[in-house]
Amino acid sequence: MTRTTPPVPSRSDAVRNRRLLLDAASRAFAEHGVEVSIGEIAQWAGVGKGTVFRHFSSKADLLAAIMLGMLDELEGTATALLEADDPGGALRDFMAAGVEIFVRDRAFCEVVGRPSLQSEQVREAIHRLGDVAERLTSRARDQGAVRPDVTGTDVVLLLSGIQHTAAPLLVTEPLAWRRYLELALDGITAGDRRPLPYPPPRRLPLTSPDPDPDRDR
Amino acid sequence: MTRTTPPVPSRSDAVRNRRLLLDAASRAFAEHGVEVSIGEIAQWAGVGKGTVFRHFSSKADLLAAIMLGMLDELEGTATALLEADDPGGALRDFMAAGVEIFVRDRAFCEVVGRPSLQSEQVREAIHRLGDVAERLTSRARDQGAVRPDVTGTDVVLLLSGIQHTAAPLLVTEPLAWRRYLELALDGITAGDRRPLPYPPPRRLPLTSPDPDPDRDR
DNA sequence: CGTTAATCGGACCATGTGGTCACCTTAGGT
DNA sequence: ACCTAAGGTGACCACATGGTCCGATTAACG
Repeated sequence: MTRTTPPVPSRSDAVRNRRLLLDAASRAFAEHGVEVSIGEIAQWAGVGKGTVFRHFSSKADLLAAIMLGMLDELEGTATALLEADDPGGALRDFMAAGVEIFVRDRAFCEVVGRPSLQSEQVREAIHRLGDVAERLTSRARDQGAVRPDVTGTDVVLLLSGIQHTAAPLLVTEPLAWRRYLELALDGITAGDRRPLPYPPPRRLPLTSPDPDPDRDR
Repeated sequence: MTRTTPPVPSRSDAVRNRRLLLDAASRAFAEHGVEVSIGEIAQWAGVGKGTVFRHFSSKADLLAAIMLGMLDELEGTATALLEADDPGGALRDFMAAGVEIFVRDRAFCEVVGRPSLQSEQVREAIHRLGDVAERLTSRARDQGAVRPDVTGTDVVLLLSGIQHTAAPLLVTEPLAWRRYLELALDGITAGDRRPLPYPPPRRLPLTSPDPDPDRDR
């Protein structure tokens, strides 16, 4: 049974350290992925290792806090775009925002791509994001900007796919993802094409998705 | 200085164990990714841990041996497809074969996606694969099956992207990748579209590509 | 057979990790 | 100024992993 994470503290030094920790961890996870050690994060933040565990009950907990923040932010962007005049453009903007987060944050890619790293809350956040994406997509579909057999689930899945397509070029061409975003957009644009095979599930299989391939280790 | 890997042995038991080891490692890497421990692989193969290091000087070496095998096989398929009558179909077949390998093998995805895991030989093999893909693509382009601004590099990169798009569905819909392969194909098919932004490098940046984000740990 | 060199295997080592804890420091109310 | 509880910390623990090594085993040849 994992101890639960303490609430946001009140003492000034604690508040400050929590902030430092969150910032350091964000950068560390973004740059090096989920594998960075707690020790390094503590060092980056300029605090002792023990302090990390005073603020977050486990490494997974710290990671979840940060991932939740990013997911919520993206959901906010998506929700705002629901009000846009041009549904096609809104969908494109959402996808651009999404891919950009993936590109910027290595841990984000890893967490989204491996359910065993997702806390319940993270799963719920991804699910909510999927719902908004669905509405965004359906608007674009109704307007005729997107082919009829493409769903919001497709769109969300494509985010990760696009980033991984461009990943090997990250160092030499940090903006190459735009090229592949365009390619994907050309793929989902309406036109006379054979319908896609293998219809995707209505929603991401996120609630209890995986006989995780790591469990038996 | 790493000790170099011994040549294929001659004694019957050694040959057998080497085979057993290669098989076990293939399956282990495919299913669990590069993180499986040598100990587990040895157990799966039914040999002692020491035996692993007698046959392969390091874990990286064992991994490289297996990855090389897969890359060579894919290159063979691609080369054979160069002779096909229908260039467009050949390209599609190549992509299908490629994505299928990615889908089947977790370690393959990881190695291709993280240059720090690639040995010199693996990098060369990937490079050779890129060359064949380039020729495959250029044939399809000349025939008008593929838009003029798509290169072989794009095609290779898309392989990984497609697999990652479908990854979250692997358990529920193991064949979902076909849907996203089709989507990608629709994206690279000729048609009147604005040219893609951010032209890709002529070749994959594989020779010495990355200030690897793990090196400073 | 008997010899011998190749092979096997598991105890062993160095290293790195997440997480704990008992002790010291300090913020902040009085 | 003082008291106290919240907060900070780094030595410490348990555990896992890649890799080494040397005594025991065995294939293969004469």
